[in-house]
Amino acid sequence: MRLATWNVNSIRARVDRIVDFAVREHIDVLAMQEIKCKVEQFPFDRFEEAGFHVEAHGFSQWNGVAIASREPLSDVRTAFPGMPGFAKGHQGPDAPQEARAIGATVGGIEVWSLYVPNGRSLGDPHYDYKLAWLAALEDYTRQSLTADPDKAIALVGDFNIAPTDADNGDPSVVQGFATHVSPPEREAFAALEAAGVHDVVRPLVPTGFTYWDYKQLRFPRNEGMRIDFILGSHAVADAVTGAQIHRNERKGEAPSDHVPVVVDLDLEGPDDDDRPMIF
DNA sequence: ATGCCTTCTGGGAGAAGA
Repeated sequence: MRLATWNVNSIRARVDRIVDFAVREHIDVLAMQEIKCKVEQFPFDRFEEAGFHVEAHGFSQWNGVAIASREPLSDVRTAFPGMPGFAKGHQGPDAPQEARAIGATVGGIEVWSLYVPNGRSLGDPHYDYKLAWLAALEDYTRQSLTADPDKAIALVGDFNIAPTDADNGDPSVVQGFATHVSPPEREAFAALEAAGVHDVVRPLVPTGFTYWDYKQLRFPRNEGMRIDFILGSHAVADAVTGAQIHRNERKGEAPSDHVPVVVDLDLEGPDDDDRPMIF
């Protein structure tokens, strides 16, 4: 299975480019973030014509997530347990949830397409929301893998965190003054990994950014950030045979500001495990 | 110090992005 994640920054603005990529690169499962539309506005027909099933979740012009898959998706959920909400002037446990997560089972893997809150600025209520959102994701991940350590889980998407200094090449993003690089955000990312999911792309693609701001010639100067990840439980990590960051997708007409991140998985089916060994 | 660039809605100018 070839699994990809891509913050598309509006599905309607570049659906041709996105479907073309999925077809050309033989993507089996494509998790998308920032579709920036309501479910009823999603161009389902364009994906279906190309042979994909799609599950989407979106309320408005903000946020929005989706998963396209060659095989049908099951057990679709539009939030993980405990996911906090956020709205202007409305915070706390009963704040309305945003469209930042969609999960489904496909090919024996529980795949989550995640758009972690940006944080906006240090000390902003959105920053606290970001940390709470990540803590809830950590709790869900830990509980899932405590119940079944061999469960195949993939948390993929735009995490809006540059986990190491090398993952930030944007000179305007300065430690101590900016989100994405602050110690609490990096600790939240590390805590997620400690809960049992690990970056399965990094070992195969040790360097490279996944996002470049539209402003200030960030792409030509290669002043980007690595903030889009595929985190897999050990059952997923053990199946990885390849990984790519498709930097070329930042080029050309009307690109997203993020590029796709891809892994190849060689998943053993239950038939393989149960097959008696005959010598 | 500010805007830089892009998307969205609504039919302006503003919010949001990271």
